[in-house]
Amino acid sequence: MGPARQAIDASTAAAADLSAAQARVVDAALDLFAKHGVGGTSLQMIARALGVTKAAVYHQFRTKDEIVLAAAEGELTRLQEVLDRAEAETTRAQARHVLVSGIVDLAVDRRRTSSVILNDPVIRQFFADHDRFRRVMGRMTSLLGGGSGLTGGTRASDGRVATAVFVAAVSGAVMHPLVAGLDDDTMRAQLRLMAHKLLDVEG
Amino acid sequence: MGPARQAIDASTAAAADLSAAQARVVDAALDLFAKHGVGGTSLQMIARALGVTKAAVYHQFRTKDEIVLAAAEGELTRLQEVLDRAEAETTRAQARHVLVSGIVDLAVDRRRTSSVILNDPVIRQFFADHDRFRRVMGRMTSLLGGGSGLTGGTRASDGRVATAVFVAAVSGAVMHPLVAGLDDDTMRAQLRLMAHKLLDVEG
DNA sequence: GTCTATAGTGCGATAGAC
DNA sequence: GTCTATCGCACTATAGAC
Repeated sequence: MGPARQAIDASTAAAADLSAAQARVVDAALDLFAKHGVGGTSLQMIARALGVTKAAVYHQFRTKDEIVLAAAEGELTRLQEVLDRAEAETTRAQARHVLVSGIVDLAVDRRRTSSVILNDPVIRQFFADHDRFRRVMGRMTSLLGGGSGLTGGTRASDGRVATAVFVAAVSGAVMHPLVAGLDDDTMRAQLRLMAHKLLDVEG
Repeated sequence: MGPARQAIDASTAAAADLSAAQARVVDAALDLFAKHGVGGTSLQMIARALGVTKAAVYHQFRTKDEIVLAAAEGELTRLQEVLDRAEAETTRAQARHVLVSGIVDLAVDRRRTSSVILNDPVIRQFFADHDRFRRVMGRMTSLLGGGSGLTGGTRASDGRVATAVFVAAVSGAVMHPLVAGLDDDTMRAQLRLMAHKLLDVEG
């Protein structure tokens, strides 16, 4: 295994308390989820991508659902870490800046996985019943929502809409075929500009 | 079959030259695609949703891929119709207004299908090789992109980024769990406001 | 930690009767 | 246009050897 692969494994493992072998499985699964969707990815495909048999994969996770769960939780943990850093800031403006640029960086770094994971209907269903996911979204909403400038209104739903639009725009845009050829730096700059226009925040 | 179901069938049939029976299949398939993804939806699930057997579905479409194709083309046709209306306007500003509000209306009307279809990896792969899809995206980009105000820059990539962000934001936000409870009128208003901020267009 | 082998199930797709 | 019945295959998951 090369150093690049080790780095990915370490990041994936750290994000969800996984062994190196488990992280390798999740890593391969994420790539396949992005290409074929969660429902269109089989355990056999994951095993083949790793060059092992299905039984070897089953030794790391008891079911396919557990792999999906681990993959989703890893991405969720990355989001949580960004939120932790943002909430540690002293002013609300600084917190927003850290949150927005952190999310943009996350989406660009993990173009091929983060966005697809967040948009897959299977994962959405997964998250809908998970308190941890709702808590993360709640923290994002309360940081991005209040006085975000998106709506100019005062209803409680405004913040949720602003957050939903921002998350959808960032996670959807990085994967869009129209911008598939753009380099990471350009992508980051454009998304920060977008966030600024959308939220009146310096991303 | 009730009148509401007939109306949906008529809309689906008109969008892609389908018989009423074929439209019913596509209609059921779209619902299931939204819930389980394209890869996670089987012919048996579609047949069960319609209350018939697999063989009856196979009488309408020769393969599962043809159902996916028909579903995708239906949504693409709806986009094309909006573009046709927009390009018929006399001024560029009016054309943009018609395009933006048309897309917002489309996304809200078909919350449960349009957005998922556009974001499913299987459909993306499908579209990547389809000239018709690229042409539609090209027309959108040339209307939304030039001097859109998103970037303020002059590079050729700017328009594509603006278009990608706008499409991703609209199609992603309508399905987002954070705004699942919002009524259609509020959703439309918020998305128009978002488009205005993002593109400097009166949506 | 990985393998072979195998179970049970559901899949896409086809043939032919009504 | 719908049915029953079926083929061949890929799937999830398990058992047990190395």
